[in-house]
Amino acid sequence: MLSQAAVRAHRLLTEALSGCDARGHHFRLLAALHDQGPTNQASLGRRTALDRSDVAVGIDELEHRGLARRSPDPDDGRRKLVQITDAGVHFLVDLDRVVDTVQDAVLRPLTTEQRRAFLDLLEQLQPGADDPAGRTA
Amino acid sequence: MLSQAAVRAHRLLTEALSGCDARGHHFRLLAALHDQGPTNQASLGRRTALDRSDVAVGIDELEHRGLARRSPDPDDGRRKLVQITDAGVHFLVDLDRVVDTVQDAVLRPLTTEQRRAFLDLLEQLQPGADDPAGRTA
DNA sequence: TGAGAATCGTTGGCGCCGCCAACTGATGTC
DNA sequence: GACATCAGTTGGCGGCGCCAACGATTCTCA
Repeated sequence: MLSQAAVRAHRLLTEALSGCDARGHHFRLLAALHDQGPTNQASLGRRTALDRSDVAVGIDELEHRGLARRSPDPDDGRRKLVQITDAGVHFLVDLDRVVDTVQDAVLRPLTTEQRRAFLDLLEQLQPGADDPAGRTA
Repeated sequence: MLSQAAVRAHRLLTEALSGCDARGHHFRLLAALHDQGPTNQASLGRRTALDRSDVAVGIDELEHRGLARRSPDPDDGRRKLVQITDAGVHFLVDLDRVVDTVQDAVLRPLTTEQRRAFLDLLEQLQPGADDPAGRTA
């Protein structure tokens, strides 16, 4: 069962992240912010596959911790540009290490070659692997 | 990321199951009951990797719907033997079909051979890699 | 130009899921 | 008989995904 493995991975992940006082949302948001640079929250949500509301809350928390910064978009009064701070980058590095450790732990039963194959297959399962627009309904 | 695929699968699954007025717990419990025959709830929990409390609630709901039956264990006053009913078996057949459909949908991007490989790798990631019952999903 | 549709951020709430704490009975151990 | 242990139950918590609704802003098009 896919869910089983996922649950296992998820449990280890949240457990590890909680040690850093962070949650999955935070990691995903920071990673996206780091990869993408300043963006508005809606596009952030699309990129991270998070609901707009969850993005709002997550960014709120990150901002309160000085890991991200919000500023109004001069070109569009509705939007707010979100930006990762230096502290956020620092924190992201830590989280990255944690996540890597968890991934190692989860994939431990597999050989290096198998891991590569597995991650490859997993990637093909992501929506948008064959649909660049990602607008599959 | 594993979580991503898992979330996608989980969303499709719960959506499909909700159409049958059931949840993941119910399917897991019914499947385990069907495979294993009458058992007490504690061992059910171990087998399905569910918490004892969740097993209690789930069995409660199944019993109220006539899909399972509880009876005191004559050999141990603490335990209750849980048993799947005919209606439960019937219902499980329906759920099995639904779950299969979902699995097909999730694995659609992969070729038949890739699916086999993927499920194989997934199985190796399970804590108990030597499970002959083999109810994939 | 002005009305209606669409977008963005935000708040509040719902449901599923995993997990823990604590309690009551019953069983086992010394 | 005192005590630890286990089974089942109840209640609660937190993470996560999701939806509804609202005010504010922008876009579209007649």
